[in-house]
Amino acid sequence: MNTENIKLFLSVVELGSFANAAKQFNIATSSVSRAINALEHEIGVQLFHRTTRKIALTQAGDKFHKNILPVQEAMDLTIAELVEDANLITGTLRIAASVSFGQAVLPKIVSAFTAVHSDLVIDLQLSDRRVDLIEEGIDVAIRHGKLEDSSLIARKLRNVRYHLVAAPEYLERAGIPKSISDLKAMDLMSFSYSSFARKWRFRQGNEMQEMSIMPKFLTSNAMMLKQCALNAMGIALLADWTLETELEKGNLVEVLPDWEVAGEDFETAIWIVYPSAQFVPSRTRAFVDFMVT
Amino acid sequence: MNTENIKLFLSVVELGSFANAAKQFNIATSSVSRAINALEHEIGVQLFHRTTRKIALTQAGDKFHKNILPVQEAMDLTIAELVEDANLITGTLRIAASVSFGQAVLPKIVSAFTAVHSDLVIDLQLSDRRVDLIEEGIDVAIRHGKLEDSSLIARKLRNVRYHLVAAPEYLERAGIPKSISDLKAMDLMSFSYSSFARKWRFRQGNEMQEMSIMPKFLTSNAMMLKQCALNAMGIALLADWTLETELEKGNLVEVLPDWEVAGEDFETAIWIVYPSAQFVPSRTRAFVDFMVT
DNA sequence: CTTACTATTGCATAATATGCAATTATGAAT
DNA sequence: ATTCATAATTGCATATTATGCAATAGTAAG
Repeated sequence: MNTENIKLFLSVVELGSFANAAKQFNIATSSVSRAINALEHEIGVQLFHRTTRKIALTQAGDKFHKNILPVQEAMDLTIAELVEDANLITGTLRIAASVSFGQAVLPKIVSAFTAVHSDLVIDLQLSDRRVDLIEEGIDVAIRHGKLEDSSLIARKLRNVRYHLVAAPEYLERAGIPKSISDLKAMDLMSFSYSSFARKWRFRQGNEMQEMSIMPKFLTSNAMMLKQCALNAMGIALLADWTLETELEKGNLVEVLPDWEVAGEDFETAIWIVYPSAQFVPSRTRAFVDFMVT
Repeated sequence: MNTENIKLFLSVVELGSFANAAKQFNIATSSVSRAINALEHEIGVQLFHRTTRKIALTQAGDKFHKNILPVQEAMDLTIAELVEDANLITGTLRIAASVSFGQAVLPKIVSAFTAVHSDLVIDLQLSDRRVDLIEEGIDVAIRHGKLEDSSLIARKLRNVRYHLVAAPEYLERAGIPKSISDLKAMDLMSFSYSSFARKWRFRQGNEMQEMSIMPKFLTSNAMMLKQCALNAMGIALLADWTLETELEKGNLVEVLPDWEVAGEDFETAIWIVYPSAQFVPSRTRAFVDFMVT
């Protein structure tokens, strides 16, 4: 069953002849004739009486017309609404992000974004596990570090640098490390992710060093890590975006500032990723564009 | 837009995978994949998130599903109702017949027919003009005499013989004609149709005679003609089906009973005709069958 | 009675759909 | 981690369907 045929049928009824309907649809009259014939055979009911000069609805055709017209209109309307919806920035934008990033960075961004798109509902899912966008119906996710291969489309938001930091109070107590090896004796805190938990890398110009670490404290949550550093528990490896105000205020102090430090890879970044699709919802596109700029 | 594609979409949603939907429809999975793709391109909206292993409705797809499901069901229902209707003997059966035949013969038949088919409404149009079945939406018509070529399908109900009859009172007054030529001097009454109005034909075995007549009274209505004969106005040419009881009761007497008489043609009959169509409504078929038997 | 128009149909060609097999990807099981 | 079974996609060859044109037949109006 073809809705084109039904539309053709409705047009024939409205215009009173196959020829007029053919003109309206810019097709040959023979196509109209065959379309109506096909319709009649599909449903097994004669819809028109015909002579070579005129047509007239049968009783069944008349009833069919009366009944199918609102249904066809409903179908058109449903599709039109859907298309309109797709081109509007409405509905619910589901964002997934790490707990830390969400708490630290997203509030400002999200509120600025919703101010522009008032019809949009934001559903922000904060979790430090790696979520499956497709399974959980997430539109966009913020990802850190290196991306695994996947069917997702990723755009880089910014590069990330890591720093070793500690509270002044701790450094007073434990001493300021002068070299990488000095760290061994100190209280180290890091992310529990495998790329951060057992080994750190250092770089100064062309010089590289690796150091196996025995952390005193591990967590998947950056804010937790920072809080521990602030509480003078030890030296923490933290991303730049978690630190800005704390370094300015002097609540935290950078340790070994001459060395770049990283977990596994120095080339880490924050990414915004979304499912690959032929038609990306406009809310997703809008949010991605907003984040990138 | 194809309702098959929509049904496939609904099946995919219900069964959770392209493969299952393909099984349900007994087609290749690739066809399902392409059908959904076609649907998405037609409406310009992504309906499913997909991986090679699983699919999930997008927000738009979910909304589409919610909205289109009742519409699709309504469409199926509309068509199912139509088909059911077509196979039921319901609706209105529009019958066209001559005034005389309708009055004299149809009442018994129609009441017997409606007794069997209680859901059927009968609309009996009595008219002595030749009606256009298609234009006037008539299901079946009763036709007399010779049929013209047309797109109608005709089935013979019975042969018709014509008789010359008069009231005994008239014959007492005017005398009983012994030969065809005797008629010339008498008061003749006939149908106003061209085949009856100017010439009558007579047959006895292999012998044939024609006679030009100058009727005293012409009408298109057989009952009228009979009434005039009963009123002893003269000799009338009447079809057998109008006469049965009158001859038995002796209200009318046959004139020249040894001769067969006709207007233009001896091979006349009563026909039931209906529009030619690939699908004859069952009410029409039922009535035609009823009339023939 | 002619004319112009309408629906239908045959036919050649264009467009589309379909299944199969190969490919790619992924979730689950080992 | 690695393997395995399975789902979706895609290329390709083939089958099916749709389309316009031209021819046909039939009808209503002038």
